[in-house]
Amino acid sequence: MHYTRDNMATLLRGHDINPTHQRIEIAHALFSRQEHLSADQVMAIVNTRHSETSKATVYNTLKLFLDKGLVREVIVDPSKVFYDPNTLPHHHLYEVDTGKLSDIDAMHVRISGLPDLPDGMVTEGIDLIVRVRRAA
Amino acid sequence: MHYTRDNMATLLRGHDINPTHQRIEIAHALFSRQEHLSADQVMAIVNTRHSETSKATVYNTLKLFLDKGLVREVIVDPSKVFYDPNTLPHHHLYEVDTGKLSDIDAMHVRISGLPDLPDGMVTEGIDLIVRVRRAA
DNA sequence: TCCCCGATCTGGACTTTGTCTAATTCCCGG
DNA sequence: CCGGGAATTAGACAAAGTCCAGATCGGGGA
Ligand SMILES: [Mn+2]
Ligand SMILES: [Mn+2]
Ligand SMILES: [Zn+2]
Ligand SMILES: [Zn+2]
Repeated sequence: MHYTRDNMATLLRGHDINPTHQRIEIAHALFSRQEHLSADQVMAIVNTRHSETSKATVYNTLKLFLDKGLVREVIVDPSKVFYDPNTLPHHHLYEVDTGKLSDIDAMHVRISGLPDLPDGMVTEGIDLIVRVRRAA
Repeated sequence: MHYTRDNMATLLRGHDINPTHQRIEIAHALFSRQEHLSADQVMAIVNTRHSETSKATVYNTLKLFLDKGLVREVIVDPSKVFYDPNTLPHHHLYEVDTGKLSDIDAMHVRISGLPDLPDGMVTEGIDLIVRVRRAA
């Protein structure tokens, strides 16, 4: 499956999102790269040739994608949020010097011994972040 | 052991921090409460009676405490950093609706199956965040 | 085809969190 | 009681994100 713009439109419809020009471009930026991107980076990618999509639309669209479950948020850097086209359960490796963020498959990772949740609470997600840096 | 201001001074000296008036107040805010506080909250606490400590000093001091290993940073909310007086290994439970953040003792939690680190990298820390919300 | 109208997009003002700097104040050691 | 390095400060600045009122888009019906 190639990440053509037509396929992006289908993907959006499948998530109950009306596929507009801007939304298709933003989805294409994320899915064709399969990378973690900040709003800023999405903005830059989508407006490389000439300015086409406003800041407001980039932020609104990323929030829409998030609500519809098309992307996931990764909170790892206090200064910006990353958006992740990979919504399968997985964890993250964060290189603190470079800011590089990569996926860790959740398949083989086991987390045990967590306490019971407070009553009437449900888990929305478990984020595991391994922070690494160059050996001194 | 009570969290008196005198004890705060001793604590600071033990971490190679010159105990000034402002630093003692900020340490006292964090340690007497044993809670996760944002810079803003620290600022408010320290300046309740009348303004005593500037914004610049609050930020500078929290960063100093962080560098000296007196507190830890917790990154769970995209809009602000929390400072944690508990530097023992532990994880966090985050209630997404309320913003309430609480500790999970790392003692009984086991994480296994993490992949080997890239060469020349060392782990700086492993953050585990359980995001929960009120059952629908 | 043409028009209509709800959905979408937009510029730009605004807010919040955090950083920076040059000037002042503090306080310890002599 | 100085002198001077360390610490603090006000306020300007920056970056990420939000918000709003007005402009534009575009697809279905006449
Ligand atoms: Mn999906
Ligand atoms: Mn910020
Ligand atoms: Zn990821
Ligand atoms: Zn904690």
